Amino acid sequence: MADAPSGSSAPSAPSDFIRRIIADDLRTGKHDHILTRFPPEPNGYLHIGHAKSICLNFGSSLEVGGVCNLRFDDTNPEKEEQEYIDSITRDVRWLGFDWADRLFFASDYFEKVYECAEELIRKGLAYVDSLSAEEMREYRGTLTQPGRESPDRHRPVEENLRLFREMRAGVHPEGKYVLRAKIDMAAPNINLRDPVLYRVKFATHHHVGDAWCLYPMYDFTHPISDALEGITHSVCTLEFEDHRPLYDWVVDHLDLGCKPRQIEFSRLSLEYTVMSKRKLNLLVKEGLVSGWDDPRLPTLAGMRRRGYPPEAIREFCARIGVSKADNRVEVGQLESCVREALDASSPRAMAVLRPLKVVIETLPEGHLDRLTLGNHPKRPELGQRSVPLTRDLFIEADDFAEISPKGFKRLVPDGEVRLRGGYVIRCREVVKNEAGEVVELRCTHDPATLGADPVGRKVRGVIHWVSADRSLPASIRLYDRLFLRPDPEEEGQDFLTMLNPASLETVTGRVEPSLADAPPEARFQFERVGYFCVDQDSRPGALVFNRTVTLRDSWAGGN
RNA sequence: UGGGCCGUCGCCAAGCGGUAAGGCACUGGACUUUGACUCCAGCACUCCCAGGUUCGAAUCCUGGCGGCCCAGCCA
Repeated sequence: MADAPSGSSAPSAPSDFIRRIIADDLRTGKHDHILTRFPPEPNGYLHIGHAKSICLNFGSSLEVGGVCNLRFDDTNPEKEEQEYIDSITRDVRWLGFDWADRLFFASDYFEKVYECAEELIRKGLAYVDSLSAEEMREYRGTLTQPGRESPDRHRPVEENLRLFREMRAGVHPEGKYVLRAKIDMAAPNINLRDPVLYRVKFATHHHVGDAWCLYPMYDFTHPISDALEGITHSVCTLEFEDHRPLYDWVVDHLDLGCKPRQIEFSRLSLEYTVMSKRKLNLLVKEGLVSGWDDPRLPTLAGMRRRGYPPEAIREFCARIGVSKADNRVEVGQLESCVREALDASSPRAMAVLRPLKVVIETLPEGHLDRLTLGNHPKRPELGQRSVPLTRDLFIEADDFAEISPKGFKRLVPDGEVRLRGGYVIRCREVVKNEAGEVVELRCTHDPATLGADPVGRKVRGVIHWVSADRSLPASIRLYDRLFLRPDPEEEGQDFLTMLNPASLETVTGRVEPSLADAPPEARFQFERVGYFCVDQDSRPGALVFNRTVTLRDSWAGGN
C-alpha cells in the first residue's frame, strides 16, 4: 500500500480455511472469478473487528484477482445515519482498500427485494400475518419446544398479495401486519420457524428518503443483495451460521440466477476492550469517552487518532488469522504490529514527560550547542534535525535515582550518564525542596565526549533530555487500557463498572523545538519513551501529543 | 436439557492417517550514544478426556467433558 514504509518487513501471507475454499472453487472450475463484499450496517463506527472482516473480504478476493464490493446493509432506517456512512467509507479507505465504483446500498435493491417477496407470496411461500409481536413470540415456541402455526398461515395468495400491497401503500399502521416466510414452525432451527421478511416502519430512510414505509429484514435482503451483485462467497461471522439454512432457502426459492455461498468465521475479541457497536455506542453516548474517535476505543477512527498506522492493523489481521474458534487476542499482539510499523517509519525526537531540571555548571551561562542528530538510526534518508543543547536542561524524572536500584543504568549521585546525542555528564549535587523532593541536579560535563567515548572508563547509561529554555511545553496524553479486565463482562459483570479510571493521564511535558510545527497525525518516536502522534487538537504554541504505544521495556519488569 | 458451532504451548494459529509449522509473549546471550531496533539460542514426547480402529491417530470411530451462538417486527 502507498504508505508502507520501505523499512518494514514483508507482510505475513495469509492462508486460512476460507481462502482454501476459494482456491478450491477456482481450481475445480466452480467459479472463474471471485467477488466478495463487505456489508456494514451504517449504525456505528467501524472497529478492529470490522478490520478483520475487511481484510478478509478484500484480501481473499484481491489475492486471486477478484474484487470486493462495499455494500451498506441499510434495512433498518431507525438505527442508521449518514454520519456512519461517511465514517465507514473514510475508515475503509484509510485502512487501505478501494472499492472503485462498486459502492452499493441494500436500499437501492428495495424494489427488487419487494418483487422477490411477491414472488414468494405467489408461490405460496410467504404470508401476511396479523399476529402481534408478543403473540408471535408465544407461537414461536422455545428452544426445546416446537412452535405453532399462526391462524393466518393459510391465508389465500390473493389476499396476501392485496394486504402486502396495502402494507407498501401505507394503509396499515406499524405492527399490524408483517410478511412471513412459510417454512416450518416445528424446525429445530428457530430461524426457520416462519421468519419475518417485512415489517412496516413509517420512518424516513437516510438513503432512500420516504420512498418506503415497508422495510425488508436482513435475512431476506442479504441473500438477495448478494445474488443480485453476483457475490461468489458471502463471508460473515459465526452468529449467522444458524441463518445459513434461511439464506439458502431464500436463494433457492427465488429465481436470481446466482447462488452465493455463505461462509462463517469467528469474530475478533480483544483483551481489555469491548467490540460491539451497541456497547461502543453506549460509551460514546454516555460521555464515558470523548467520542467515536477516542484513542482508547478499538474503533478505526480511535486507532487512527491514537496513531496506529493502517499497515499495522492490516498486519495484525494477517497475524491473527481466520478460524472458527472462540478467541480473545492479547493486546500485545496488536501493539507488536504497531511498534514494528512505527519503528520503521517514525522519525525520532526527544521529549521529556516528567521534567527534572539539570544544570550543567561547567557550561557558561547562555551556552548553546546546535547538535545535528539523525532522525532515524537506520534510515539516514529520513534526514537530520538540529537540537539545541544549553546549560539548563530537563531530563526524565525517572532517569535519576538517589539510591540506585540494582542494575540501574541511569543517573545517580556522583554517577555518570550520557545525554543522548550530547555529552557525558556527572551528577555533583542533588537539590531538594522543603518537602525533601529532588527539584534540581547540578552536574558537570566532559567536553571530550561529544561524539566520542570517554577515555579510561565506560558509561553504560544514555538518557534523553531537552533544553530548558529552548524546548516547548506540550500536553501529552498517556493512554492505557480502557477496562480493568481482559474480559470486561466476565461473570456477567456490567462492563461499565469495569472501566479503568486511569485509562487517560495527561501530563505537561517538554519537547524539542523541531516539533513546533508538526501537523496533526504526524508520528514520532520519542526516544526511550514510546511512539507519539500529534493530536488534531494540537496548535502551534499549544502542542498536544497522544501516546500511541510505549517502547518495549525490558527494564520495567525488573523494577 | 432442541439446533448449530468450537476445543492443538500463556495468547493467536498451521496441521486433513506417517510420527506437532509460524507469530506474539516469555527466558537466556550478542550488539547498542534509544534498557529501543536487530541478531542468536531456548520454549507442546504432546494435541479437552476415555475407549476403539490401524504397522502408525492431533487427524478415523464411539462415548464423555468444557465453551460459544440462537426463542428481535436488530444486523
